[in-house]
Amino acid sequence: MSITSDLIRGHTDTIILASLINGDSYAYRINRGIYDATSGRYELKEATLYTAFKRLEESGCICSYWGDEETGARRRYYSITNRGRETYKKLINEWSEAKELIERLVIRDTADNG
Amino acid sequence: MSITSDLIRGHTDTIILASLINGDSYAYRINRGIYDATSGRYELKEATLYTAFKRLEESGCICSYWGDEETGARRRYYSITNRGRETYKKLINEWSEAKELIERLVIRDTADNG
DNA sequence: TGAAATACCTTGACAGACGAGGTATAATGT
DNA sequence: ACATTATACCTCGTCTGTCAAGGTATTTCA
Repeated sequence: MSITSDLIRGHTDTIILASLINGDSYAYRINRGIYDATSGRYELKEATLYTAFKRLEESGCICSYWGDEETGARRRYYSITNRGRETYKKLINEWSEAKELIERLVIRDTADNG
Repeated sequence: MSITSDLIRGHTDTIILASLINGDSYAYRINRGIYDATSGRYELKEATLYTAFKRLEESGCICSYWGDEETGARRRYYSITNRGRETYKKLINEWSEAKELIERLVIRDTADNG
């Protein structure tokens, strides 16, 4: 893990919702997906992961059910709700704006910048 | 203020250091600069602002001195140190990487994403 | 005279991230 | 046979950054 978590902070929910947009999945697998998508450069800590799912379920963005695997460890599957999809869109827009603002703020080489 | 602070969280120090790269300034003016640079869409809360300056000074990234204004409110000026400049470069690189990773993670529309 | 702007600061609370610990099952290696 | 690793879930307590709310003091302007 090379990236400071504070930089990703605030995006955890968005990342999880993004993972669920294309279908139900379970926490452990989603985190593996994050790991893979970033070529191993980022993944959520387990404590962060499960508290995020709890938070998202409490706010009605996702709902969960136990998988019916006959073998292997039990899995709690999550499904994104309509509210979750709306929240996702909102979060994406916020990220888009935040990205521009940060870009503008962290690289300022004009003479008059306060 | 339309942007959730959590999205900017972790960038506060970078933003402040960026402001000081081009010359000494004081907290209130720097925050005004942030406000202007974002067309009023973002600014730091005062508590956040002064805590950040304290943190940066304690870590040796900036140092401070009182201005010699004969009139008006007293001003504490800040100057970026060599360590501060190095830290800034490091933070910029981290932001660059984080930006790519987040982009990759929040927009995932492939079939297999965990 | 009194409000607003400038400019500084602290305290306490809150939320998210995470280290450290726990449970249980299955697969793999020796 | 036995140990280790991987899968998969979870909680508790701590830490850190943000912020609401409060404060001080000066200057400007109506």
